Amino acid sequence: MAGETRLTDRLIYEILSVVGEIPEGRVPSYGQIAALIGRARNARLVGRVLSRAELYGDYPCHRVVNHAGRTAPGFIEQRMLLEKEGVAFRENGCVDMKQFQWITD
DNA sequence: AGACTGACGCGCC
DNA sequence: AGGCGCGCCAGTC
Repeated sequence: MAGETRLTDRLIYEILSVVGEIPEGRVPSYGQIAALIGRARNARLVGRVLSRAELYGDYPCHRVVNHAGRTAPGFIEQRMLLEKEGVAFRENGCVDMKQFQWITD
């Protein structure tokens, strides 16, 4: 790709690279991924990219939740996929971030 | 150009 | 603990 003039092309590459590194049974938040690519304030952009991630290839985007552990709206199989990896959900329908957050630091 | 939108986050209450 | 408001920022109208 010679002339990616759009900032988002690079964002997409960096975000998906990080997503591809998420270990099984771990759940980073959008904000953590944003921080890992040096854009701590762009959590919303991470969500935007992931909402269309299936267009770019096969990535474990089901492992990404928000800071509260809530799964993505409109992504029904996300919970099932996570539970299949051993991620447990709380009564309120959120992932127990204390226990499964990828980067606890 | 200006306003609205959204798979978000954090401080407050 | 859960809900509300405001700040972010690229994309869309």
